[in-house]
Amino acid sequence: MRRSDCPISNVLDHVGDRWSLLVIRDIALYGKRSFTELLDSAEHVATNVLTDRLRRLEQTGLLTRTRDSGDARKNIYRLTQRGRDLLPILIEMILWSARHDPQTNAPPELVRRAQTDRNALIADLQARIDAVDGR
Amino acid sequence: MRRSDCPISNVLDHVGDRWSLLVIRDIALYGKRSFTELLDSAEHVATNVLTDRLRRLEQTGLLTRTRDSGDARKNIYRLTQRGRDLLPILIEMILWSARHDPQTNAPPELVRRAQTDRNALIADLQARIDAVDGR
DNA sequence: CTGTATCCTTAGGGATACTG
DNA sequence: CAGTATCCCTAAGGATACAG
Repeated sequence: MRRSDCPISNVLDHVGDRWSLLVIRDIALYGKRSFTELLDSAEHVATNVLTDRLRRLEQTGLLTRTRDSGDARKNIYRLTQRGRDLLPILIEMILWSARHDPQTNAPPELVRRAQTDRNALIADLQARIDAVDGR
Repeated sequence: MRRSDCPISNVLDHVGDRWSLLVIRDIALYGKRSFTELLDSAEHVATNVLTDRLRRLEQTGLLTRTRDSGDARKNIYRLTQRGRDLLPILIEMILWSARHDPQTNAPPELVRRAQTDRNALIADLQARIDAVDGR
């Protein structure tokens, strides 16, 4: 699994595939918490792939899986602090695309705040995650 | 190629595989510019894979390939501004690993400056790239 | 509805031979 | 030395059937 002790390579070993970071994105930025919500993304991940990624992300400590107390059939997927701390990477990706591939739909308000008020923005996004998770 | 118009997905469509960002890293942070230098990384990329990634990164405008004026057999691979602007993403990855997987060898001085002096650090790293490339 | 398992095709990529 | 091409195997992942 670990290809080297390089910190960049390490992140790629965790989320350097074509799907993991999109799952993180949907939980962190779009408030999704259930399997079905996560399935329903613009990129159309297959069910088996989503299952596999949720497993791996749980095993590497980026998210937790808990039974929904209301609906017993259902799991709730939440980011751990380790997972939430990927937010700055997501932010930088949004900024890069906003600058270099403007046909992508980076939210202008988020881009503006990331440039003027980066730390406060990240704190706000963290707080929103906490709120959804009842923390 | 483009799976959606999401800016995060867009970055992953460019460098969301297990090798591209390591090539970017080696050029941006370690001053490598030639095929052989890029081959010689801790993660041991295969020659055909490196060839393929250099092609793709050139096609998507992240780097340029030019003949070495000294050694005619040799190409020089340089980041474009588009490629150099991936630096903040690399920085955030280093910070994440430094915090959550401290067994990785993130340079402590870089981590310290990233936390205290982020913009200046990025400007300095940019300047170092420019210096290597004679800009 | 919330996932999981199976089937099968394709893409990724390691080893290595080869070319200029 | 600086790559490129080939061979071949494995892992990724799409479609879909199936289970609780």
